[in-house]
Amino acid sequence: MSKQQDLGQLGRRERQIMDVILRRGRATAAEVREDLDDPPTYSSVRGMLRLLEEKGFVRHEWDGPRYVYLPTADPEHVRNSAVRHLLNTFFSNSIESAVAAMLGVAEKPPSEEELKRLGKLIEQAGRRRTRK
Amino acid sequence: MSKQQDLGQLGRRERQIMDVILRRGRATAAEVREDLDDPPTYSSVRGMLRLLEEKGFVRHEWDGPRYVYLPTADPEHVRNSAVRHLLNTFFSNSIESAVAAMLGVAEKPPSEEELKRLGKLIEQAGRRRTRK
DNA sequence: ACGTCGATGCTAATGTATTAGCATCATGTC
DNA sequence: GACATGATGCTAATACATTAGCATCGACGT
Repeated sequence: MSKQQDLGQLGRRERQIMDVILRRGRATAAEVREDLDDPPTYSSVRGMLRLLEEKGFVRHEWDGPRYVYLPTADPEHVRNSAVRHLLNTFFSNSIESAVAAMLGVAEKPPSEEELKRLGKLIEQAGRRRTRK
Repeated sequence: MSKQQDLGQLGRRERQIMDVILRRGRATAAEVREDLDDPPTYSSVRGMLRLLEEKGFVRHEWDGPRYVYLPTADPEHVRNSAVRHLLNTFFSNSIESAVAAMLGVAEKPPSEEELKRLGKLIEQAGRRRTRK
């Protein structure tokens, strides 16, 4: 349960960079820089990536001539932590409120089909619940 | 829109403190400290609160003999930003995936009634969609 | 073989978050 | 009134994130 991997331990820039890498799954220093607001120099970004690697948050692989950075933690685990944190911080752990908010802010409002699948998700959760 | 209020601009401790205040709605320095992991001294917490106030993230009111701190930003707005960020960072803006993850990690699994209300939320979203 | 381009490795300087210490002031109690 | 308690206001010290600069190395084209 290493606190090692808790994104909450990171500074401002570090977290911004981790966000980019988590979103893209894998990214080069240049790609990371592209996605940053008010980006520092290429050299700085590489510095931070090296630091993040030292701290154990990312690792790198070779992609032809250059490094590609990847998160070390299990993506699903990180994702779940983030979801728990959001639920707890903003919604008193109420899934209902959270879903309502999501439906409200969606950039691309959900398609008809997606809504159907969502309905099924809910149903399934209901069945799992009653079976238990 | 003011980057002033973007939580992403804050350092580690600053964010932790903001999270506490956002979750509780209002909190004294002592209460904030209670909720912090690996908490620094009371004096330090007060220092950060003062700093956060200078930066415009919180304001304070009097509660009898002491300060109570409150977020300055509209809670709903902050919440929506957080939701957008989560959707974008971890779920490629797919509400479906996000809801699935929520149902998976829920501390208190949703009650039957909550599931029903969730279903209605989805339906309503569907109606809004088709009407348009 | 030479020079350019674009990458890495390392190190130094800077800025800012973070922590803590101390003086002060109000309140209630003996 | 003197004193203990518990709050604030301000300031200084420290730690660490953040930034950038420079040397080096390999691939590639001429």
